Amino acid sequence: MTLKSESSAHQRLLIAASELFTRKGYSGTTVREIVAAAGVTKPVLYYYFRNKEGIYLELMRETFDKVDVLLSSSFNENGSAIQKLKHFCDQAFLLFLENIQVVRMMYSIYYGPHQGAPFFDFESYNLKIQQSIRKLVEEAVRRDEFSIGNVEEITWIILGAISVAVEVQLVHPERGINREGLERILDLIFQGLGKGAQKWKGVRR
Amino acid sequence: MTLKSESSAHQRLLIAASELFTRKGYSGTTVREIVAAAGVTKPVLYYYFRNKEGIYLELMRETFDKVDVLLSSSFNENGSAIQKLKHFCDQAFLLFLENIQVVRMMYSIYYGPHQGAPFFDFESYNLKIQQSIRKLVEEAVRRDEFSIGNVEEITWIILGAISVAVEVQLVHPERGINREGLERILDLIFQGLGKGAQKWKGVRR
DNA sequence: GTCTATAGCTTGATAGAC
DNA sequence: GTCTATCAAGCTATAGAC
Repeated sequence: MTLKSESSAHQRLLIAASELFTRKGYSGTTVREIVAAAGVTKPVLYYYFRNKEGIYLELMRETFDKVDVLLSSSFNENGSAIQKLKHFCDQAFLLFLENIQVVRMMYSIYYGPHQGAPFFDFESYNLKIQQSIRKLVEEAVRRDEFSIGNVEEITWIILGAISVAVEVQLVHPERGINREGLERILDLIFQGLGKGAQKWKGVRR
Repeated sequence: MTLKSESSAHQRLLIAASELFTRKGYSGTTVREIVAAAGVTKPVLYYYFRNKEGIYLELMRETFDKVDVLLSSSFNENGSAIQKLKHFCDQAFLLFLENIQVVRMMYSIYYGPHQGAPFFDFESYNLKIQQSIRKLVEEAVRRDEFSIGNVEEITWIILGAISVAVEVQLVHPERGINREGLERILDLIFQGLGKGAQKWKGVRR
C-alpha cells in the first residue's frame, strides 16, 4: 500500500472539512477552502460526495454512529444503579472529549440557527442519552439509592452537570472540567440525593 | 412623534437582522435579506451601521447590556442566601426567556464555530453570571445553609440546572422547562445540599 | 436620509479533456 | 479519478442622484 492510498483524497477531504466546518461553521466554510486544505481540486469533492451538504452529512453520521455503540455497550455493567450512572456519564463525557470538534459543530446547529445546513437528526441522539440516564435513575429510585426527588428532576440535574462540563470544555479546553471534575460533581449530587451517607466512599473527611 | 419615527428604518433593520441572524446564522444571512425584510434599500443599512458586522455587534450589545442591569439590580435583595440564589437564577432565566432569539445566536457563536462573525465578548457576561452565583453560594456556605459540598462544585451544579433549562427551551420552546420547573429542580438541589442531608464530618468549606 | 445602479469579487457547481 | 477552465448566481460595498 502506498502512502497515498492510505491517506486517500476521500479521507483527506473528510479531515479537512471537519477542521474547517468546526472552525468556521457550515455556511462560513467554502468548498474552495475544503479542497485547498485537502490538496485536491473541486471536482474531486463533487465526485466522492454529492456536494457540500454530502460531505457535512457524512461527517455527522460518522461521529454520531459512535453514540449508538456507547449506548449498546453501556448496559452490560453491574453494580449499584448509581455506579452504573457514574460509569455511563463518564463514558458519555469521554466520547464527547474524543469528538469535541464535531460536538462544537452540533452545538452550533442544534441549539443555534441552522445556517442553511442540511437536516441531521441530532435530536434523536440527544434523546437516547437522556432516556438512558432516566432509566438508570428509575432503577436507582426503585432500589432506594435515592431518598429524595423524583425521576424527572434528578435526570435534569445529572444532565445539567454533564452540560456544564461539556460547555466549559468547549470554551476553555485547557482549564475545563475534566473527567475527575465531573465525577466529583456527580458524587456531590448523588450524596445529596442519597440516604446512607456511610455507604459513600471517595469523600475525604 | 409619528409612527414612522417610532418604527424607523434604523429600528426595522435591527428587528429584521435579529430575526434573520437567529434563524440562519451570521454567515448564513445576507445583507440583501436584511434590507428586504426591513423594507429599505442597502445603502440605508450601510448608513446607520457601518456594515454587516456593525449591525450584528449593535444587536449583541443591546441585548447583553441587560445582563449588567440584572446584575446590579439583583444584589439588593434580602432573605437567606438560598432565597437570593433562587431569585437570581429565576431573574437570569427570565432574562433568557425574553431574549431567547439572541441567546440562540450567542450559543451558536460562543460554543460553536465563529462563522466569521466579529468578536463579541460573550465570555465576560458568562463569567459575571457565574461569579454572581459563586458569591451567593459562598454566602450560603458561610451562613451554614449548605452542609455538604464545596463552593466550586455547588456553583457548577446550579449553573448546570440553568444550562439544561435553557437548552431544553432552545430546542423545545413549547414543552421546555419553565420558570416553575427550574425552581423545582433548584429546590431539589438545595434540599440535597442543605441541613436535611446527611452530614459528612467536616466536609464543608 | 434615502434611492438606483453597478462595480468587483466569491460562491457552489459542472463540462469535457485525459 | 483527477485535472483545467468556466459558468451563472450570489455576495458586500459604494458612487452619485435627489
